[in-house]
Amino acid sequence: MTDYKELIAEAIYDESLGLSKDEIKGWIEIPGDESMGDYAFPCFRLAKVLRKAPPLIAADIAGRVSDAEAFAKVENVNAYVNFFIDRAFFAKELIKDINEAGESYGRSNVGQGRKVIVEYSSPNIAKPFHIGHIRSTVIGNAIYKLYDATGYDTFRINHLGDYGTQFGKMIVAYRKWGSEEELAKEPIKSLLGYYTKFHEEAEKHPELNDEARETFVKLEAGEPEELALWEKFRKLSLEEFNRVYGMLGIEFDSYNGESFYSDKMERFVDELKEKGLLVESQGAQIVDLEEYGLGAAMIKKSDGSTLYVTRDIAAAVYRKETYDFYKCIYVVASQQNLHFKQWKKVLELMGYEWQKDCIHVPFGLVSLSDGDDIKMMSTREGRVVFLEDVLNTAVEKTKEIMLEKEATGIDVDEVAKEVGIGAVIFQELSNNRIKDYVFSWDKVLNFDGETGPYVQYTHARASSVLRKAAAEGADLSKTENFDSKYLESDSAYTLAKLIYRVPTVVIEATDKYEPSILTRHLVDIAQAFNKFYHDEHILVDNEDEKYAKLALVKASKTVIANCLGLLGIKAPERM
RNA sequence: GCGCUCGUAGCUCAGUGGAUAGAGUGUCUCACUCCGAAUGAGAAGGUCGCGAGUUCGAUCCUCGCCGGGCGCACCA
Repeated sequence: MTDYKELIAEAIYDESLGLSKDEIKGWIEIPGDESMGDYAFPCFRLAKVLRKAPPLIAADIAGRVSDAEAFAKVENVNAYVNFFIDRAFFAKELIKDINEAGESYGRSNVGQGRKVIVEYSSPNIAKPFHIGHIRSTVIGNAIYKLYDATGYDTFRINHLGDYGTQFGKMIVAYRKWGSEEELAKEPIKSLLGYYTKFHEEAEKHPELNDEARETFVKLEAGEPEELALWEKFRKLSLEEFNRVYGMLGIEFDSYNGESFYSDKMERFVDELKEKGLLVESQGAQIVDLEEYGLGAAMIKKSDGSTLYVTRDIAAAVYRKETYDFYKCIYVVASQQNLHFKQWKKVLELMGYEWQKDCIHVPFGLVSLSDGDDIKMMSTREGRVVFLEDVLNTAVEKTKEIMLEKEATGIDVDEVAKEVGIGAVIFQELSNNRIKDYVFSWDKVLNFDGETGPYVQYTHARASSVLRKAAAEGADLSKTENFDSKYLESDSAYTLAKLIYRVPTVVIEATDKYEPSILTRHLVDIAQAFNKFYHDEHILVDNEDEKYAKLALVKASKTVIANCLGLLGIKAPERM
């Protein structure tokens, strides 16, 4: 495929400018208005160096490239050079590329040979998996897929919250008020109930807290009874989480959570001491980060137990030593910005230069509307929406719509899952991840407009045209070699251009840890396809025209499916 | 109080140091004898929170305000 920016940069490049070709490429714009061409170069920037008026520079550049076969027209307007691509030439090259690449169109190998760790989801065990957890889970999964698609060697970690005094409380509560049958039936609900009851009782009987602390000490020391209970809680919790992960189509390479690092921290406490970073403050051990405006990072509590920062230091070093990562990405809520800044600063002070390769990818808060107020979710106060309920409701709603439309010849249950769950995932990946949002049933169950079902519908529609063509006896292998002069219309060309940009968009989304960039682009593609579909009849009598258009339909279908795949969403043939 | 972050159409959100700031949704219209109407087209809707500064040019960068969210040591 022709690299248009390269062609343009070559025409403009001149040693006397004192600019590299890459710098020139960076200045090439894609005009919002198509009447201004496909690419544009603003000449204001060269005016100073060349000491020449921008319009004159533009005229000069325009004169130099007008003969390239890739461009139909090059002109200068208001100090811009506008480049118009030859549409037939472009469509031919592009569709040939997609036919050859197939499922791998959009993928690249820019990251080859580099290890990238993505830590995401990371729920606390024995607590329900609610709508707030969807963010880390779904965004993290998309980021993993993006890194995988750009050729990196990836490793997915679910850093479970499976350690801390809370488990001392849980064990005490279970022994006092729990039952095995209850636990087996509804593990998380029961455990949460015990935990809540513990807090209520502990207000009246503070000695329960001491008992919990002692129990946790036993657990840490590896006492068999306590350890067995903890393992049971962990196992049951994970089974419930896996049910949700299964619905979402999400897997991990490691479930090593906080407990995994419980015996790997002392070494760093010593190291901090040796390096003179640790100071005592109010009975606790801290690293003073006041001079960096980061307050104090607490390493050990006054009772000698460790904290979040301590465990994250141990985890980071363990991962660096075990995997020698190029990047270690933490998909964790923006509420923890300060924690990550402190943690990185401590690693830096310890002399671990690779801390710069540890990236916190933050995302905004999900809250709930509580009457007139908007509040954070709170499991204990019962203000919570379970993710599994959201997924199931979305699937049911989809099924209703499908039955209304009297879908025949389709596995309704299977497709309803793909569409309903796809809708929830898509919604989550639509906005910039940093934005806060208020959960709303109306919004998550809306399937019109810029939604997952809209994109899936577009895919199903493309599939349908291809099916129909085949049923009418068309030989689809003729879409491999077609006359692209039939793809010069505005709607066909707009669609082709969007498809052409997919590999670039995938890389951009990866580099910025921002799946929504791809989601948005995918909506643009779907819109362009639907416009093309409306504007033009595809299955026309003229065979040459028909196969050219079918080639574009097939390419669109491939690309839409590939992009959905990168977001973790299925692309049904019918819906 | 300090730090981080967000503020763009009624609502939900894109957007870029450059040409006339865009979608979706909602409202009002139009289009299924025609390849899937979960669709497409049109109308209407804007002081890009406010004020300075840098620049040939700022919605975008800098500073100061205003408003919302989050965080600020024994939770994670």
